[in-house]
Amino acid sequence: MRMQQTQLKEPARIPSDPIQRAWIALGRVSQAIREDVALALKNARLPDITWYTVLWELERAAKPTRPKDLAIPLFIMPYQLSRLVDRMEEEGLVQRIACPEDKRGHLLEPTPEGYEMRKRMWTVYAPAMEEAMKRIGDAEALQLAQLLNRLGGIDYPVPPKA
Amino acid sequence: MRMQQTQLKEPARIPSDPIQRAWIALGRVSQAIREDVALALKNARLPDITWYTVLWELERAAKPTRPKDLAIPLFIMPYQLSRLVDRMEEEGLVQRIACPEDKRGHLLEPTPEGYEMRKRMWTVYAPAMEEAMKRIGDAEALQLAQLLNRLGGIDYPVPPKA
DNA sequence: CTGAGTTTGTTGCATTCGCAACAATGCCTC
DNA sequence: GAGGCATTGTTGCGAATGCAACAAACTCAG
Repeated sequence: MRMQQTQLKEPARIPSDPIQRAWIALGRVSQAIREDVALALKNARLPDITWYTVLWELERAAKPTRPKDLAIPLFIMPYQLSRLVDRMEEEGLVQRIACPEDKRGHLLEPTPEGYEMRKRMWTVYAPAMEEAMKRIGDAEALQLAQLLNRLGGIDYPVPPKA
Repeated sequence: MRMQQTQLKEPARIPSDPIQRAWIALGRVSQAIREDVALALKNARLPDITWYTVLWELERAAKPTRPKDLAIPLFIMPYQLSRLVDRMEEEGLVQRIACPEDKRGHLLEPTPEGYEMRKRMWTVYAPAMEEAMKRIGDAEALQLAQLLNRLGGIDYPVPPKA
């Protein structure tokens, strides 16, 4: 019989003060700057950032892409993507085309209007991002990115956005 | 007439590579760890983090508090809070009590079950936070918090959570 | 006191979301 | 190639959300 075993009844381990501070700051700041950029897009009567991300991911793949291959890097659930694509298709920004090797699914591709829209969104997105991040410099940004990637267990460099 | 004036037609300024990396990492990592903790609470059949935050903010205030005074620090819109309180009241976790000085509003106070619930949630929340943040140490966490707070324009130290 | 303007909080409505159930196809073993 | 399991994607439905309109109470100048 061991002493010190981690058991149910012992008081829950409390995250250290620095961990708590990082946790809180992460929640608040990420929300704040995401909202800043979201607002900029809305004010310009442009679609949500998510739409941008989908369009950009498709464009970056440079070939028709399966929904399942989008869902992973975009961090969204398949049923969300399904309806997201519904709406984007309705707006004429992407199209579902038949998938030869797997008749369950299909391939996604931006329409010409889709490419156009992505570009147009970037002209608002980019300055808004710049504005939201203006309080830190490049050196700090790099440091921040590295810390975050370590925190998230990402050890490869994330490719830049555009 | 000035040269160099920032005008509409010039190509949109593109955020530097480090800024873009920080932006992306911030979005992904914050989402990922938030979902981790949210999942832990859901698996324990406990309410959402937002409920915790409300209960904790009320408890920290140590006196009945106006909705408007909660909305600011919680970063949520009044109409969201309104319905949030509806649901929490329905579950018997908070109560609206009459406000003597302003008959428009009311004061919010946790019920005994509310205090109880906050405590119970913390026993899941704390270890989940610890787990989600385990990849960085205290020194890094502090550095991260400082960078984030600078980014968010917050120059006072954020009080720890519990 | 009165009436204009503000603050505080709620609500109707259309949209969106999350979940679990589902259809359809693919894959793999016997 | 038949039957069982896994993968891929969609959908019905109840709950939640965002927005704009709203009611009620407060403030304050005249």
